[in-house]
Amino acid sequence: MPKKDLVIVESPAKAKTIGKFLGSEYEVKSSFGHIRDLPKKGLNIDIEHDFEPHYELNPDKKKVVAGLKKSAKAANTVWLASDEDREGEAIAWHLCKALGLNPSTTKRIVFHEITKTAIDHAIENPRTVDIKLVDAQQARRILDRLVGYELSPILWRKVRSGLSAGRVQSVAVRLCVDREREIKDFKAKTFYKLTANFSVAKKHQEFPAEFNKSIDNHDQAKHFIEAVKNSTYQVESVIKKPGFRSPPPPFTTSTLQQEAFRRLGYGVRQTMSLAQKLYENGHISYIRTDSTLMSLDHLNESAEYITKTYGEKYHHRRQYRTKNTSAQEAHEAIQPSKVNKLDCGSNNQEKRLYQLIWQRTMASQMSPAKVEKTEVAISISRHPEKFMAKGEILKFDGFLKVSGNIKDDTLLPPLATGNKLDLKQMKAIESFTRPPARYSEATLVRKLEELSIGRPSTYAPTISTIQSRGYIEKKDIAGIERPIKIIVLEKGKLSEQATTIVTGTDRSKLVPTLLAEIINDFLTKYFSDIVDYDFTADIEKDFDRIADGAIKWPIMIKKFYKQFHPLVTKSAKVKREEVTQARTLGLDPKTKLPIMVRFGRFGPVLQRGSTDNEKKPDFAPLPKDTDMESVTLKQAVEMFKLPRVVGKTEKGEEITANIGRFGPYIQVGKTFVSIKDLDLHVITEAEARELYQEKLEQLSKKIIKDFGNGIKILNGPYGPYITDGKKNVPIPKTDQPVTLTAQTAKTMLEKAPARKPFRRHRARAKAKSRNK
DNA sequence: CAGTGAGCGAGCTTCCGCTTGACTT
Repeated sequence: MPKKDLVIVESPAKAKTIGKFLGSEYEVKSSFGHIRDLPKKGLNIDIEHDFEPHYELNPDKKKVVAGLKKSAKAANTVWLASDEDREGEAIAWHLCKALGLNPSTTKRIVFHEITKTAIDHAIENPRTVDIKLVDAQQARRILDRLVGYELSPILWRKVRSGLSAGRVQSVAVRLCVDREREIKDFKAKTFYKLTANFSVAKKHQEFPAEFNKSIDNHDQAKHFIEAVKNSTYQVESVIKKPGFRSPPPPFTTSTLQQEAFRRLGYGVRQTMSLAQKLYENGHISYIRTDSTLMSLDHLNESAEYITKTYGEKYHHRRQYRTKNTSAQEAHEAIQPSKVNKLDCGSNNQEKRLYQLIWQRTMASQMSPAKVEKTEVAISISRHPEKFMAKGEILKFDGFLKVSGNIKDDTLLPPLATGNKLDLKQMKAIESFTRPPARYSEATLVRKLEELSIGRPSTYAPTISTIQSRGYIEKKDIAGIERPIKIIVLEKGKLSEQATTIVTGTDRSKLVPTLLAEIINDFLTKYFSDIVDYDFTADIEKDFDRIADGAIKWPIMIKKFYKQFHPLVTKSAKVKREEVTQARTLGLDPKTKLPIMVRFGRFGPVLQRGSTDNEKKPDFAPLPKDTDMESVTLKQAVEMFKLPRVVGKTEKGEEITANIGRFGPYIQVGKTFVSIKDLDLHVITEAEARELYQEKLEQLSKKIIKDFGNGIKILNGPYGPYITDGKKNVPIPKTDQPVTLTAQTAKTMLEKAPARKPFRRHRARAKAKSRNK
C-alpha cells in the first residue's frame, strides 16, 4: 500500500469534509483543538527564568495524540492545517512538539473556506510554522495564567474558598456591577407625552400625531391643553421622502447568540449546543467565528437561488467587512451549507435556529427594502408649536421577504397643505425616563465583543462561569407600580384621570450578587489596570508587536509582571475586614464586645468580638429585611439573644425560639413550629404553648397509618402519600389509603423515581462536572 | 406547592482558548 499524506485540522467535522475533497492519497485527521497546555494544577511558569512555561500533554488528549503520532510516522508528508490565527498557529507548533516534527521544516497550510479550490491552492503554497505568531499566543496564555492564578488565591483567603478572577471574567462581572449601580442611582424623571387624534374635516379617517416638544410636568401639560382648547388645526406641510433599509450582515457567533435570544429566547449556551449539532451534521458552516465574510461559492449559490426564487430585482450581492478590528478571521460567517435547503435540524429547536441562520444569510444577499416616509406638520391656531404625524409605506419588500418581520405600514389618509383638521382627542400621559438596561446573556456578549474581550469560543463558557461562581444571577425582575395622571381633551371638555403603570419589569437579566460587588470593589481598588475596560485592547497591541517581531515575548511579560506582581503582594496584606467591607455597629451592652457586620463565607453576617482575642467571636445572621448598609446595633443585639428560651411546655420540655432558613420558629425537642404573626423576641410562654399544641394536633391528624421501619402513610396538603423518609409517593384517588398493606406501600416506594435533590445542590454538582 | 430548621477544621479550589463527547439530571 502506498504511503499517504497526513493532514491535521482542528475540528473532526472539518476533517470529514476536507477528506472528501482530497481523495484517497490523503488521510485527514483532527487534533480536537489544543493538545498541550500548562497543567491545571500550579502556575507552571518559571518566573526566575524568563517566564519559561512548562507545558504538558492535555490528559484527555493522550489518545488523540497517540493516534496522530502513529499516522504521522506512517505518512509521506505531514500537513499542519490548523486555523489561521494565533491559537491555530500555536496548535500547529504544539503538534510539532508532541509528534516529534521539526517546526522549521514541517509544512503548514491554511485556508479560509472549505472548497476544493481553496484547499488545492493551500497545498500548492505551503509555509512553515510562524514562530512569532506562536510567541504572541504564548504571551497571551502566560499572562492569563499569571493574572488568574495570582489573583484567585487572594480571594480564597480574603473572601471565600473556590472563587476566581481573570482578565475576561472579572471585567464581565464589573460590567454587570457598574450597570446595576447606574440603575440603582438612576433618578427617574417624569414627563408628559402629548398626543392627538385628528381627522380630515367631514371625513372620518382618524390618524394620530405627536406634539413636537417635550413637556416636563403636570402644570405645563394642563396649561398647554387649556391654552389650545379652542384652537383650530390645519395641515401646514406634507413632506414625502423615500427611504430604505438594508439587511444586516450574516451571523458571527456573537450576533447569532444575540438574535437567537431576541427572537427565540435561547440562552447563549443553548444556542451554541444547538448550533454545534447543526454543524456536526453538515447543515451549517463553522460556528465559532468573528467574521462576516462569505465564501465565493456561497455568494454564487445565493445569487442563483434568490434570482430563481424571487427574481432578479431581489438580489444584491454583498461582501461584508468585519467591523471588529481585533477579529482574527480564521473562519467564514455562519452560513447554511446548502442555500436551497430550507429545513434542517433533528428537532424543533434546531430547526428554528437553522431557519434563523438561513434567513439572515439569504437576507444579506438581497436588495434593501424601500419605503416612503411621510411627515405631516399640523399647525395650532393658538400656539406656535406643531403636531407631527408620521406615516410609512413599504414600496418594495426586498430582504424583508425572507427575514419574516415585515413591519405593518403606518398609513395616513390623503392630506394636502391647507387641509382643515378636526381634533378628535388630545391626551397628555405622565411617563418616566428609563434607566440604562440591564444586560442579558446576549447583550453582555455583545458588550464584551465590542470591548474585544474574550473570543467566540469563550463567550458562552464565560457567561456560565460568572454564574456558577455566584457572581451573577439570571433573574426576572418585578417592576414597580406607579401612579400616573392622564389629562384628556375631548369634545372641548378637559378631564383628568389617575391610574397606574408598571415600570422596570425585566425578564431573564443578569444581576450581580453582593459577592460580586465585594470582589469587584476589591479588584477595582487594588487592580484597577486589570479590570479596566481597555486592558485587553491595550495588551492586544503588545501581542501584535510580538507577532510582528518588534518585541520578544519574555520582555513584554516581564514588563507586565513587574508592575502587576507588587500589587499582588500589596493586596495580600490588606485586612480581611477591609476586603469584606466590615462595619462596626457599636458595643454589645451585655458582653461589652464590639459588634460588626461584614461579608462572611456564606454572605452577610453579624460578628460579636474579634478574631484577635483568645475567645472566639460569635456569629449571627442578619435580621430579615435588613442588609449590610442598613442593619443597626439594636437589631444586631437582638440577634445575639437567639436562640431564646421562651419557657416550658406543660410537660416541662424547653421551648426555644430562633430564626432558621425558612424564617422564625419555636422548637420543642425535634418539633419545629413556624411563627408567622408573632415576634420571636417577645413571644410569651403561653403563646408558644398554644402554637405547639396546635402543631401536635395537626401532626396527629397527619399520620394515617404507620407500618414501622419509617414507612408511613401521611396526609399532606395535596392528599395522602406514602413516605419512607427519603421518597414520597402520592396515593391515587382510586385507592383507599387505610386499606393499603405494608407490602403494597413498599413496592410503590420502590417503583417511584428517586426524589430530586434541591436545585441549589444540582447547580453546584453541574458546575463541578463542567469545570473538571 | 408538601417536609425542611447545615456549617469542625483536611486539603482543595483558580485563568483563557481551542475542540468534542461522556457523563448525569
